[in-house]
Amino acid sequence: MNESPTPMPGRPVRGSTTGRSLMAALDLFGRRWTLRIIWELGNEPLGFRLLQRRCDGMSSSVLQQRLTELQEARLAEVLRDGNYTLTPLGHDAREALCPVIEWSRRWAADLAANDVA
Amino acid sequence: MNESPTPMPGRPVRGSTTGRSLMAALDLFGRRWTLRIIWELGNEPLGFRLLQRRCDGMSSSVLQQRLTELQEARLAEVLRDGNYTLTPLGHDAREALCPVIEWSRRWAADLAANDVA
DNA sequence: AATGAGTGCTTCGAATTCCGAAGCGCGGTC
DNA sequence: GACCGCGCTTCGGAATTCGAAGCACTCATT
Repeated sequence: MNESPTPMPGRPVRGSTTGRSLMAALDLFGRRWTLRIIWELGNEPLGFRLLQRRCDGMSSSVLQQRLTELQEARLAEVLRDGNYTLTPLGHDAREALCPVIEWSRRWAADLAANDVA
Repeated sequence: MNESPTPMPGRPVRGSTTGRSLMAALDLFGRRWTLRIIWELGNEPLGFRLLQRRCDGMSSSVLQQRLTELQEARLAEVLRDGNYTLTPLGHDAREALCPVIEWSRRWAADLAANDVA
């Protein structure tokens, strides 16, 4: 029942009264599972339960919350067949995430090289 | 007391037993304030309290937690003068975040154009 | 029509995470 | 000494997340 509002540019955001779009984005993406959901939905449209499985069985209540947020933020939408998918804006967001993916590879490589554990 | 382990490639991560580097990155970045801290530290090295102010006065306990995680993940380190800064790897991560920043601008523009509220 | 399986989604108590005010010990500086 | 700001910790309460259970619905199959 207690849901903090969906972060949106132009309105105050958790941790920032300015509502700058960057801060709104960082708040939105900084919620657990949000990045993962965008990533999984970017691969293909998915139904609720299948999406949940792709996200390693994340809790359905939070998934529902995140999907609502993503729809409000115009990143996701429901297809006529009932599946969830990314809007064009959502796909842009996912592509903006690609450098992060590439970085994570370098990250793994660096840690493997410099670490002992 | 109860701290979930710092996400690292190669070890099991919250919500994924594979330890794939991407999932580790998504878990790390999907924690509140983490993205923001990387962003603020990328601008310039900062001391603890100043960094806290830059992050809209986020709670010191969580800031301490995040800084520890970022250090363990080799994204951040402490300078000899005591300030926090990003490692080269951390700077790479921040640059990987730049497209997200650009995207957030398009996001704001799109919402302003298509929305009424 | 009945059964069963799968779906999207909700509920709710418990576990985890986050918050924030307060305070500690420390090094400077007046 | 008496400040002051620093990095950092503590801890009780608030907010978020979890996950098992269940509801209403659709679609086959029988």
